[in-house]
Amino acid sequence: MTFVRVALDVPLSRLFDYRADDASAADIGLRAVVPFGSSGKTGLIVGVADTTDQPQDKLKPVEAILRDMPPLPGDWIALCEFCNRYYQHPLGQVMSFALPPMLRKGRLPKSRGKGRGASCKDAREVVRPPLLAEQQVAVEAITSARGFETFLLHGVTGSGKTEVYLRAIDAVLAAGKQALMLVPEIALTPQLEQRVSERFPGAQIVSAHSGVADAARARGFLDALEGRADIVLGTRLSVFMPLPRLALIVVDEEHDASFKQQEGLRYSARDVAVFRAKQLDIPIVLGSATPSLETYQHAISGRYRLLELHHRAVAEAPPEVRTVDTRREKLQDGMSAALIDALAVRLERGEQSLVFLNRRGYAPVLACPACGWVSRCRRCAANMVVHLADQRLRCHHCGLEAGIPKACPDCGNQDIHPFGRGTQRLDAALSERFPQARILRIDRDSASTPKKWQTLLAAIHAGEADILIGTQMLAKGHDFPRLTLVGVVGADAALFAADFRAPERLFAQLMQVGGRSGRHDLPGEVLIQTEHPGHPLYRALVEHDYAAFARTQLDERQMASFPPYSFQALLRAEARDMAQSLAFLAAARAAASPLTGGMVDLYDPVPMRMARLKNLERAQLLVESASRPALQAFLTAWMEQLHALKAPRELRWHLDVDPLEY
DNA sequence: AGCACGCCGACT
DNA sequence: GTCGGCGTGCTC
Repeated sequence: MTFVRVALDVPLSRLFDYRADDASAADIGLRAVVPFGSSGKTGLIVGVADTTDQPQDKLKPVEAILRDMPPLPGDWIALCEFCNRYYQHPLGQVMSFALPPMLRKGRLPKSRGKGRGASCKDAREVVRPPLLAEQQVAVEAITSARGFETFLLHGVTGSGKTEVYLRAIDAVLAAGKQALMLVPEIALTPQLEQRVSERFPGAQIVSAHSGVADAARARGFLDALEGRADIVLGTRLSVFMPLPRLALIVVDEEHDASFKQQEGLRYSARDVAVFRAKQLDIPIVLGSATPSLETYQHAISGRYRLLELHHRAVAEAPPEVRTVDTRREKLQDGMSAALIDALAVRLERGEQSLVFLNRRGYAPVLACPACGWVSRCRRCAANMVVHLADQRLRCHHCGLEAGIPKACPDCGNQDIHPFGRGTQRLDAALSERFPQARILRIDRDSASTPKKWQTLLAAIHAGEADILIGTQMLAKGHDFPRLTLVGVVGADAALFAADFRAPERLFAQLMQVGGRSGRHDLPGEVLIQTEHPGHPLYRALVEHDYAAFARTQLDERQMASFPPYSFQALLRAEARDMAQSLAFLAAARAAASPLTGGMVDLYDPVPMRMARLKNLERAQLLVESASRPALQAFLTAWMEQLHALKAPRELRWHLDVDPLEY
């Protein structure tokens, strides 16, 4: 008698056995249609055996084994199993997530990709820009790696990291192997995609991101699986692409938070990529101008190999960064005289400026000075933001909207007003101050659709704007040819945020947005308004000294034994009442104490910083250990206990391993 | 997670 | 007398 072990997309941490007398070991990695409960499901065969630990009369026969596509290879299954173990997520759900929706449902895309193949190399001459010495060193290090090695390619904007990736990929393709390149955002991929396809005209390039339609995504997956694809270029999801001849992984902007999924399988594509490289014994390149402190710590400890690009390959000089001390000055609409003067000079010269304010809307809150009423969201523990453009109050956390009241809803006072400053208010203030200037605001409100975003970008590139006002949307990618001034407004808040990673994010963000300014003959300038001009973070920005910043941050983290000097997991619970959430976490904590082995610390359950979201009250329990294996062992044992805990039906909980947000 | 089975209130 | 509420329990 033969049985298949099937991983199904259900939130249960076990596999399901079925009778399948015609099955053999060659069927491992194939999809199977099976009866499940009262209906049917499609799952993945992860084992074939002639024994089962289930009573045999309980076992139903498989309905069908789908042999219309090649089985997923063993290393792909092992990759899913790693995510299953490491992130404590059911194997069937990991696999279901890793498969394109169409294949997940047991279907195949209609027309299969023809597969141009690497053989029909285009005769067209490919332009390969010359390498600077440091780039040369980096390329040689990567291409001469024997087996698994993790490289950190650390280089500022414009230092030519992409060229290093392309050279390394070049060598991989020349050897008839496959390369995988992960990038943070879809919005940036078209340009990169074009650059890659121009560089490798004969290669089959598969792009994989959420913007790719279902059928195309399934086709790309099959192209990868069947070895037709030479290069896979995509967002975090593509770390799960099956690639039988994979020989190099690149993770560009490795510090970017979008590599971490914040729901369902809460994986870090960067970390999974490193595991995959180790598993396949191949090199991996992590690239960034502002590496995550986790990665940087590995690099200075020698575990990763550090490759530095100090020199800009495109522009001659980095932008001049200055702080503007705003403690003494009376600001005008939130702006210092120095910033206003600098803007005026750029207008005079016909150059572009950018004012960076990472807060959209007109003002973060509407308030009544008489009775203290503020525009609270009734579903979240947050204030509703004033959007004057469409006369609405809007909660940025749950999307709830309301009209702007004429008078205070509590005391009737007519004299209520917006407090604080968002991009819309800055827009209004600058329009008044510089009526002749063409001002463009770029945030999630003005660039709400890809089409609007493209239109805005086109306008910027066509030189149809003098002053850009933008949130972090503007910090990423994109060259603005005549941009010579970046003003930073309202950055200080992140210096003293409760989240210990806030300074790291702020530094990366300011470094990135500062890098937008200055090109070729036009030197750039960055003005940072602050009440703490002496703060090490700003000092490091002024000096262009990432290493100094990283050093101070790492020292602080070590002192407090925060990551990367400890390893964390977060158990979160959400329910109607905070009491229910906290009670569940308290029970979870009690269940944990016999399992810690003295190696794992559990903190007290506490309400989350955003305690209420969409009418759910959320709490969390932080778990920490100096040893990753100890934490892993604990989590595995703990999860079993957690599933056995009884909780109200509407209570939801999940575990987040290596959390980025608290 | 679905989806069944199961035991108590307001309707034809 | 039944339709249907959502509380517990199972899915190979």
